[in-house]
Amino acid sequence: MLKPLDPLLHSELRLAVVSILIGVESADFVYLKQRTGATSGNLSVQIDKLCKAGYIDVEKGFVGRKPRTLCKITDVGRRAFKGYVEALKDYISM
Amino acid sequence: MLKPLDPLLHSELRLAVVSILIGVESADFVYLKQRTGATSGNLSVQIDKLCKAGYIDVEKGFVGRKPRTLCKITDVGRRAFKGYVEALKDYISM
DNA sequence: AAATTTGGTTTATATTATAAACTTGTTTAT
DNA sequence: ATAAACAAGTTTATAATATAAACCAAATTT
Repeated sequence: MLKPLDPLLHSELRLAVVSILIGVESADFVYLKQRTGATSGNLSVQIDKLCKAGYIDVEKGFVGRKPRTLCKITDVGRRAFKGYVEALKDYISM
Repeated sequence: MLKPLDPLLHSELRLAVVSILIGVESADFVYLKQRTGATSGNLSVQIDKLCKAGYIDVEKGFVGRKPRTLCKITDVGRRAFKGYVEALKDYISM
C-alpha cells in the first residue's frame, strides 16, 4: 500500500519553504516571501509550524535597525524532506 | 517562482486514486478502497470531486446483483497529473 | 426471519490554509 | 518635529478541506 505523506510537508507553502532551504545555507523572511509569493501572514504561520516541528531553525534578530528572521533547515528537516520525496515517488511513479 | 500545485491533485487520497488509475485500464470502488486504505466515505467524496473536475469517468452499475462503481482516468486527468508532476519537480528538485 | 455483510452516500466535525487586520518600529516628506 | 508611508512581521478571523461517523438499501448468511 502507498506510504502516508508527512502532512507537515504536504502543504504547498511549507514544501516550498523547505525546498528552498534545502538548497541554501540560510534564507530570511523577506527572501522566502519573495521566492514563494506568499503573504506575510501565511508565511509567518507556516514558518512557525516548521520551526515547532524541528524541521527548521529560526533566528530572529536585527540587521542594522531592521528586524530579520533567518531560517535554516535542520537535520530533522532534511531527513523528513528526503522521506517525503521517497514516499511521493510511489505516487508519481518515478 | 515556483509553479502553483493543482489543489485537486495535491491531496493525498485524490493523488493516490489518480496515480492508481494512471496505471490501469480501470478500477472499481472496492479495489481503490483496498489499495488506498481509505474509508468508504472519504473515497466516495474524493472520487466525486475528481469526477466533477473531469479528471476521471465514473460508471455506476451492477455486476450480478452487486453495485459496482467503475473509475477510469480521462485525458484531462492524465494531462493534469502530468502537469502536477512537472510542477512538483521544481519543489523536490529532481 | 433476524442478523450481518457489501457497497456505497450524506452529513457533521475537526483541521488546515489563507488572508485580513493589526503591531512595532523606521524612514521619508513637509 | 511631526505626520504619512513603509518594512517586517504577528495575531486573529474566515473559508476551504479532509476525514470519519452515521446512515441507507440490497444481498447474503445463520
